[in-house]
Amino acid sequence: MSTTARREREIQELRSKIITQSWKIITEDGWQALSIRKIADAIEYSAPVIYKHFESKEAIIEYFSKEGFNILSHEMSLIPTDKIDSSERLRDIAYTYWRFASTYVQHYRIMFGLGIPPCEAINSSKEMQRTSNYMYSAIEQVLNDSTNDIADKHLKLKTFWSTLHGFVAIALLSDDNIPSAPTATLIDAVEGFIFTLKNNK
Amino acid sequence: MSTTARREREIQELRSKIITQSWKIITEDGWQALSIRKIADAIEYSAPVIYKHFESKEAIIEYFSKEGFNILSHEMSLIPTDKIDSSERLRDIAYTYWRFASTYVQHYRIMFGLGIPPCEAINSSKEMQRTSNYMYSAIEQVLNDSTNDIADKHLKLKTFWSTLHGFVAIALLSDDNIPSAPTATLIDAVEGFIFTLKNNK
DNA sequence: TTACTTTTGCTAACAGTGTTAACTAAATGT
DNA sequence: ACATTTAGTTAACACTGTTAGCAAAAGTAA
Repeated sequence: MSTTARREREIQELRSKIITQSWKIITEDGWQALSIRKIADAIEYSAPVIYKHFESKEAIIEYFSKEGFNILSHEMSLIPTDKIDSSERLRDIAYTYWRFASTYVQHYRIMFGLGIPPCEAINSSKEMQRTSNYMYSAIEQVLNDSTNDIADKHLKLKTFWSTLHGFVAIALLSDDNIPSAPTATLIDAVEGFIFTLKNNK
Repeated sequence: MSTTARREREIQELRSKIITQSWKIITEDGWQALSIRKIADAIEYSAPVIYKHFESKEAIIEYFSKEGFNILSHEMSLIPTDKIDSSERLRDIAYTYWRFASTYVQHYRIMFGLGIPPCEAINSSKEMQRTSNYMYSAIEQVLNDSTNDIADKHLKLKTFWSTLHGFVAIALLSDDNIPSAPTATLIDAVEGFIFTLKNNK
């Protein structure tokens, strides 16, 4: 009876061992160095056992992509929803986004396919959706608090996200080590976005 | 005497055969399908001959990256420098950028490492520099024509580029087929950039 | 305890990858 | 005609993701 429970525990332990060792390889030598055989070496098993826990190598990459979106949406969830005015909150979201990217560079690359073949599935995953929702509702709130009621919220979300991603992607193009504090250019762009969101058509 | 000239011509012909066949593979089956042996098959030679023309597989990828920047800067060079006012020109550059990305999706991915390990060398290549210069001088012109003289031009360039790239990168995340006409959100962002460039500090 | 069944994890293999060393055959130079 | 350079080949190395087949261990039933 309890042997099956122990077995289940062992399976989970091996799974998390695969995850931690995979991540170790990625952070130490880059995602290109990640191979099934290297993972197998690290967990002290032969290569095929990995396929009992992950369908393919891409599934392991996808795991980290989802993990990244979970971390990002979690960090966004920590931003207080009340007390401060709505545009202040949107600002916080933008800087949280940047800070996340600078802290979890490797995750960010995987999430947005920067130098990596992106996992197809992630685009409509619930993990990404959650992150998207935080940004959407913050934009919605700013619009509600302003006199602007004709702006297409989804288009505004896309603009917001594109702007943030652009700064991160360009920064990551030349260096893995980007400053955790939002750069002057990013602040400028964010302020511009908020301004037109509140005042423009 | 003329045999060496003929030889030289044959070498160049084989080189361009490698390039065209490589590109055929990339456009037909994606860059992941590109392999030395497949190129060798297509040019009807054995694999090692390719190394007489390109140092490595990455060098072939890099060739297309440079080609992309050459095309982009060429398209930018076609935008008239006079007759229209300076902000109109900057607008044109932005839309030319977008149009290039939508027309040469495969090139763009290679140039900016979208889903592809980017070639290290490209970052400071003269091909990229030329493109950068077109954008820089257009920004400079707008600033000269305005009352704004304290703006850091290099930071403004980075903001401009980051914004454009953000829209392209997000669009390419979900689909290879992006509209050649600039989207409403891009136009909005470009107008916002030009506005703050002319008026803001 | 014995006999049977399931699970676990292994080795070996397939079909590829980039790249290089060694060799042959053809073209060129003297 | 002979020596030398060059062109292009095959074979190999050290990898890659993934799968089939097998042996040993563990769990179950009589």
